[in-house]
Amino acid sequence: MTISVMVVDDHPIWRDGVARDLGEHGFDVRATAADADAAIRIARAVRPDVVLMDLNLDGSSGVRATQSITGELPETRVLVLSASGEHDDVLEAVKAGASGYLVKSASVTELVDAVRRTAAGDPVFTAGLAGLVLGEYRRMASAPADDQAPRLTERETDVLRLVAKGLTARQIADRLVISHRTVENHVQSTLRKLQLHNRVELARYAIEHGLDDGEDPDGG
Amino acid sequence: MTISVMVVDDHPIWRDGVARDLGEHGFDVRATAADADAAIRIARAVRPDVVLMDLNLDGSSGVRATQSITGELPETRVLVLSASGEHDDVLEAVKAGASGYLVKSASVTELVDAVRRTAAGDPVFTAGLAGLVLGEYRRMASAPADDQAPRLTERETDVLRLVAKGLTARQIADRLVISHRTVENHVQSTLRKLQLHNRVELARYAIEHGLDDGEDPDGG
DNA sequence: GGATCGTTCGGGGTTTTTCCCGGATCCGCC
DNA sequence: GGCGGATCCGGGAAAAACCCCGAACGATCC
Repeated sequence: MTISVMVVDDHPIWRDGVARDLGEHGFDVRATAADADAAIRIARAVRPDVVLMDLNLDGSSGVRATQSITGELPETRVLVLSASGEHDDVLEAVKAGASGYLVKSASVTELVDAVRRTAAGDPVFTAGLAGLVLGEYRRMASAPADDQAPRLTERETDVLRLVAKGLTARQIADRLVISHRTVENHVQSTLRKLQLHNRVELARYAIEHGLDDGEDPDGG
Repeated sequence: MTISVMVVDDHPIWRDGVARDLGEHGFDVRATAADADAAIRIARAVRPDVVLMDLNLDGSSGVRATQSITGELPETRVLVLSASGEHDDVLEAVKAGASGYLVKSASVTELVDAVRRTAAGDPVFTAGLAGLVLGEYRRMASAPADDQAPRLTERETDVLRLVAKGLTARQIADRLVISHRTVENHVQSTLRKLQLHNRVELARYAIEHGLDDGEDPDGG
């Protein structure tokens, strides 16, 4: 019995090339799609055994499409293709229900083999990724739920923003029209809440959490 | 007269698909290569009219290969293919002597047309890129050379990296096995060179210039 | 050999930050 | 009315950061 496949990729050359390769190796390429919405719609109608999903469709909507398809069609397995090395997206795809992962640098032989194994329900992962997924799982299991940010008051946030820009307590006091001792108190309580130790760590925290304005320290 | 083409890409599926597409459209695909060294060597022997060069070979060696080939073989034109949006690499490729640029999301028709025009000596640039190159040229012409980062010594860079992680002078001194006064001196000279005023600004500078290790301030 | 530069160490000073307090007002909530 | 939280102001003290200075050593270049 032939395996039905759907190819999703926004690069026409790649898409058609893969479709032809698979066709020549005995697969039934029922459909192709160039974007996430088309992929979801067509998959719903065609119900292929395997969806070959490119991860970097415009945006990272490949993940979204994977989620929709695996959610709606439990019989359909999604084999994710990626330009390799994009760890975050790949992990997202796995969470979204992808049955396997293959780098785009794979050969035709590897591709054909991977599609066969995916159709058979065999999870396909390149060497590096298995360890990556395991590591991520371990990380999640060990760190239960501490990632919720402590709540800063409005004033503390004001001060933090300015600290992250490199202003001293006196400069911040001038801007906010308060005493520099008050600024220092806000800094102190913020340090306690965030369990940090100095202004540099505060600045890093602000930058990583999008609290900074992204301006250059110098006059520009 | 047929146009001879060489295809350089580290993805076998893509490479062979493109080769086949071009072959079916009347081009003479003389050779393919998967990495920069092979590309240079084979191009030297084959002397194709057009080289289809993938920009993201391992590393950014696509630029290097482009430079070698255009330098050695003035008759051979290099048409660069890229996953799109990688402005820096594309500009590098243009500087390296590429005759044109095409995004990988192009259709087969566009590819065929682009190769024909490249062989005819007609520069091929997608809409966005022409403006990009012009803008870059204008920027270089107007701003002679003031945007170059001041040079920090190796030790200053070491200290900067650790400052950006939120360590105090004493902590840095312990790590580098020097006196904390020496650390403070390095901080001072770095502040002067970069025209900054305190450690928070140093941290921002380090982060924006990729000098930090991207670790969380807290224990994690 | 002399000049320059990077790296190291330190003196001596001011400013800022870090940390612990107490006290005040305002505002919402039980 | 009381209670807690947010905001504000301050004292005091230790640590750290900031700023300028000289000095020594080794390496490199002319």
